[in-house]
Amino acid sequence: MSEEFIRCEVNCVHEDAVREVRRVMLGEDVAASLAELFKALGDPTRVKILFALLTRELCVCDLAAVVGMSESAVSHQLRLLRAQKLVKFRREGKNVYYSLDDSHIEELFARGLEHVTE
Amino acid sequence: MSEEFIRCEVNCVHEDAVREVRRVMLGEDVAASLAELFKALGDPTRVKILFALLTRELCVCDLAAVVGMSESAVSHQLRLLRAQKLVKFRREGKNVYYSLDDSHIEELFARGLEHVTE
DNA sequence: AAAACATTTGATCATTTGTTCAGATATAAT
DNA sequence: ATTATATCTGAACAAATGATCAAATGTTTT
Repeated sequence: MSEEFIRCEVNCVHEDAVREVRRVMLGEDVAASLAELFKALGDPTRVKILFALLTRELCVCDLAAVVGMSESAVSHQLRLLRAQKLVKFRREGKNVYYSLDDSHIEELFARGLEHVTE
Repeated sequence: MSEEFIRCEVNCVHEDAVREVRRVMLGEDVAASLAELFKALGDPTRVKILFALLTRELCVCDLAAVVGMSESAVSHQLRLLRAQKLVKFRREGKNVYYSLDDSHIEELFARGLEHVTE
């Protein structure tokens, strides 16, 4: 064992602390998923899209106008947000309406804004 | 005005909806800051570092052992987290101890995990 | 069926990101 | 002072990202 403590010979690493933290550490997969989620929130365009959808359902064309970006660009971002199950959509005639698919976004934004504006 | 509605001639964009959403939309700078924050949380290594610090203060060497990455790599990431005011540090002898500098991280992780594990 | 419109998609390309490596700093111990 | 240890830094490079453009879908209208 202690394969991982080679680096700092014997007393650089506080073995007890490391062991304790390791015990409660997130699994590799969970950490990856969590990072994926935050990464999806980590772009100004997507932040604006999600924030807009916080107010109301909107079609791609509206979203493009709101965030000031091409429909193509918005569509690409929406695909990513869909993959992360952050938004859902419904088709109505020629338009596709997007809305939030996650009840936590408002809370996440609120906490994020608290941090940013202090 | 209506500079921005050229694209969809007259009735693709729901002008009223767009106007309403535009009114409450985040400023360019706030959206950027918020995105920066989430981007900082959007990497597995950084997620693990922050999660570890949720348990207790740790030195760089410990963190490296916990997340299974070189001290250099961890140090680079810590710099980024420092820039976002997510962690703070204190020097004690040869070691530098890092701890969380944001009370919202726990909440952000909790909400994030709820989304991921459902 | 053809034309018009909203949305999606794939390819491309410049930019950003995250790790590694080698070397610099800073503090402590001899 | 010299050596050892912990941390930081800059350069380099592969990989991921995000916008743009052209073209493909899918839907409605005529």
